Amino acid sequence: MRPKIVIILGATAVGKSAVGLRLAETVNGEIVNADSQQVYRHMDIGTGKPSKADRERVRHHLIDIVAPNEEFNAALFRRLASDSIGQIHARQRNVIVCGGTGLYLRALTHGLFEGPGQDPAVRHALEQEIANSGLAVLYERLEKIDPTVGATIHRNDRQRIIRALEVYQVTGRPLSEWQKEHGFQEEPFDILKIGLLRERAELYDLINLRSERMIKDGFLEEVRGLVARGFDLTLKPLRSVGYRQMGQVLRGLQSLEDALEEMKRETRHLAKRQLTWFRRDEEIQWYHPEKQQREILQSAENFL
RNA sequence: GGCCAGGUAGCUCAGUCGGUAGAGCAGAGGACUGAAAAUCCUCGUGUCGGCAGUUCGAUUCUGUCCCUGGCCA
Repeated sequence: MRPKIVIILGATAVGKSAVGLRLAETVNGEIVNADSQQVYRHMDIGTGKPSKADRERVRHHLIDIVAPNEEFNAALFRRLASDSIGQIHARQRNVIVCGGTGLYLRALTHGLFEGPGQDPAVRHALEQEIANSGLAVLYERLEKIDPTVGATIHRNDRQRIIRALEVYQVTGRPLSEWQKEHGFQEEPFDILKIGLLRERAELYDLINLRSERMIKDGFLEEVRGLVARGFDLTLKPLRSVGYRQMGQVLRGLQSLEDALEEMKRETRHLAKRQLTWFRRDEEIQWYHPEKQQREILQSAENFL
């Protein structure tokens, strides 16, 4: 029998953690984090990581599992999350997956194609090529070797162009073939998806408030501390929303005030992208995180 | 009170040598298979401050009034 999992998802700052905690306590569960930034150690304030107290109340998984200069990605997440779920299940406890990273959730619930991971050497070579001859040249090559993905990836989407060429270069097979073969067919779990939703204006207010609170709580100091530990501001996780802006302040390129405003704006944009991702998933049951708490608990209990 | 500079999209502003206007930001929508808090795409009609005059035609020129900022009294 496939293990049952309850997924709590939604945009940043909507209130996933609180609902997750509440739910975990009422159904004797443990929380598996599905947030791409909370996996990093020393990144607490800016990622809205659950507090120590909360983590003592309910057992959390996949938080603080890698250093900011270590590689982490959707495939790793999938593997580790699956392991955690297996363990929790074996302990006869319930699994609450909680997070807002759409790709990670999809990787967990439907898998990823079985092709190669990233190849730093190949990537580096492709980056070099872009620097020398421009992105357009690579895009045109991609269109030739793989017209299918060429049609879906925009000519400016550097990241995806590199990835598609990387897969082809490493395996000799176009990305579209790998993807076609996979097609998100896997469904290893029995899943209840609970989406948390607020009115846009309400969400944006919460984002603004939370951004201000992060600054008051010492977000800038946190980033300064990361740098002091030797983590460069150009590291992947330090280029994420908030950390990027704090980095600008530390470099003396922006005032804290401007950085805060930019951080609010970028967080709103992030929330919007998350909503776009989740919106088309018909399996999600949407609830207001506060006004419909009872319904959420009810739904989860019925499912479990 | 006088002089000067402005009043154009939610905000900051550009522009029209007279033929009713456009950028950035905000905002909205979308894509997403090992960087995903990343990366990328699409979307701009608003009494061009009010009124009057000149003109075939005024947001553009003229007059006047109102508002904002600065300087001088």
